Amino acid sequence: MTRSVLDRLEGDVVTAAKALLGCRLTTRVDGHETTIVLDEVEAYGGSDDPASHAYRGRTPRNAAMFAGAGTLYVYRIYGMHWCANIVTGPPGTPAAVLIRGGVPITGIETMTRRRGRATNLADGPGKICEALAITGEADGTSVLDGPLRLTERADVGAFRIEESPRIGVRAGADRLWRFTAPDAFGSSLATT
DNA sequence: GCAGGGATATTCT
DNA sequence: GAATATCCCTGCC
Repeated sequence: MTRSVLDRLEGDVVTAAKALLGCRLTTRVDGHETTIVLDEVEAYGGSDDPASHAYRGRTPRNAAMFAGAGTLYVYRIYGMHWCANIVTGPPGTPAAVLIRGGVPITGIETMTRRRGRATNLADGPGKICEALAITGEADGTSVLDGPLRLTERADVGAFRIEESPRIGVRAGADRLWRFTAPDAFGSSLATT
């Protein structure tokens, strides 16, 4: 038995965010399976992180962030797009990793149809949700046995991780909590 | 190739 | 009323 995916999420959110790079995210909706390999994520904390939705405490929207490691947090942004996060840490201590980018590996035709285009299928948080058919219905479900599954990639080796400021964030911009794996999963699998 | 703008839920002032 | 963890199309260099 290999290390549980859940083990990656139980520590601090920055460690968890880095550990999620290279993992696979899979949905199966209407009989269509779609999978991406994560290559861009961002960490968000709780009451100590002014950029986090949980900074000012619990609201109806961010309730899933308090539900403990392995919970999926999906919210609507700018009134039109969905963003998916994977909650880390123990229940009651809000923290989550925003899924910002991935490389499509299965179900590419399905993603192309859902996205209405053949390029840039999953290189942004809103795009991922559209490509994988993730909506608010999945908010609060488990990434272990819910509609969206998080699994490790068996053949992933060592790869470089770059750190940079989080995108679109003003408060807390000094934290380099955006993590990318620019050269690990690209070329042969990425569509250009 | 880059700048600007529109759509508009949720939260905060 | 304003800001935001976004995306895509348009128009001009």
